[in-house]
Amino acid sequence: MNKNLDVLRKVKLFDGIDENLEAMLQCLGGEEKTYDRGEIILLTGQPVPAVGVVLSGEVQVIQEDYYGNRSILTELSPSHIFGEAFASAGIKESPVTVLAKTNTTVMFLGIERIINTCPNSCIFHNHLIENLLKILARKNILLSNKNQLLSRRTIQDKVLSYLSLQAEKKGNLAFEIPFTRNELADFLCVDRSALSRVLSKLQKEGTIEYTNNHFKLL
Amino acid sequence: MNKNLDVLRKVKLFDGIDENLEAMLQCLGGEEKTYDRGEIILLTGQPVPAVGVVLSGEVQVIQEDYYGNRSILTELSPSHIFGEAFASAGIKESPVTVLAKTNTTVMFLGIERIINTCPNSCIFHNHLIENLLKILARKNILLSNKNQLLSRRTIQDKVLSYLSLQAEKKGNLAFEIPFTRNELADFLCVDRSALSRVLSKLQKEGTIEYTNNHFKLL
DNA sequence: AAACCACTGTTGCATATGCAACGCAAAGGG
DNA sequence: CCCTTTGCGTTGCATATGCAACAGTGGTTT
Repeated sequence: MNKNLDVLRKVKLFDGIDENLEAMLQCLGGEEKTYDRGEIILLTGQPVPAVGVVLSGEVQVIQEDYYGNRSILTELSPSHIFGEAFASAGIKESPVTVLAKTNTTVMFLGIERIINTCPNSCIFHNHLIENLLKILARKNILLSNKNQLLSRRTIQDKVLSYLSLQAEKKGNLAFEIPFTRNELADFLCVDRSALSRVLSKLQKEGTIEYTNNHFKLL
Repeated sequence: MNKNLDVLRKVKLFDGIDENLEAMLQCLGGEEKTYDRGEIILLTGQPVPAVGVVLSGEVQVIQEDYYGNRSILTELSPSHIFGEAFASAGIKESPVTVLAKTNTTVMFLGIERIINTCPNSCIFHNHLIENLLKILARKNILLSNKNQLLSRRTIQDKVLSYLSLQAEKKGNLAFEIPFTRNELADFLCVDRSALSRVLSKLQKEGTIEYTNNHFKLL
């Protein structure tokens, strides 16, 4: 349990509830489950009555379409959560499958227990709900930003959009990006070599300067 | 005020609070403001301490990047809201600009008043927060879905992803789409004629069938 | 030192896409 | 009835992109 507490303290959903974490967990009545590598944690079509917290191991969230194309939406490490959007939205059937990439333990927190302030109206419940709101809102903004990048039709536009977003975030025209080329290409959903080609071109044209992951807008 | 009540009843944030709407509005202390056509309602960089509810007129949410590329994120009609994500996330500076496309009236609801249950702890506050959660969660899912479409590299993949999502949603391989070709092209962020070309090809190949906005997966 | 490996850039080539222009059909307005 | 508008498909063409293959570099292992 002690080991779990260390992980739980880092869960954003519990931000600012540090001292009374254990009390709150009892109040929420979370269930802990273990899964073997490759085991399915949540299957497409199943209900999502709870938020999942990864306590140990690695978890993959994947989605399949009608033609069987499987795409990995995210990979989660300990202290990250999944299912919060589906649970909060009251979706009846999960559109995604969650599976254990390694042996994992997950804690499930019933969304009802999270949303409805408990009868003894403990002070932390409001904090918890506020955290959930903030998590959803932040994810919203991240998704919107990514959406805007992906809306661009050419790689050049995607790159420039991404770089100017980063510059804006850092408040500086020179900045580092947290991606390798490969990762950046994945993030922008384009081919790596094509990305390299465009970056070279932009540098030759004098639009940007870069070495490794340090970039500068001109 | 009566005219506004009709609009306010349709606001999803107030879902299920119909009878006591007026009481709740007083409790929330919303401010009403009017704007002329073209006037700026919220400027990039300003704080977003409140959720905006469009009472009349049309509102545009736009975003500009470093190079001045202006893109319209959404257009809102009466009873729709804006700023909920930024306000909920506690973002200090709005990354978007909101402007009045026509003469408009907007009601602002301070996010603090929404999140923090009032001293007299009225019953509807929890309902309100739950609605806000649901709105953010739903938007999250919509954005994720769109993201997945836009992640595909070719128009063909985007189209098939979109169509199979629709089929799944309707639970039927034959269905209608809510878009004209132009709108679908905009939604998928591709060229209209290129989209037409791909649709024709898919039909010739026998992958799909369609006439107008009625589609069928084969 | 030699042999790997991860990361990045480059390039040739087939294909996909954007763009502009045109034709056609249906709907609506004068 | 004619004219305009709108929606949709088609096509030619220049360009962008994915894909595969190769090269160079720096770091790590054997």
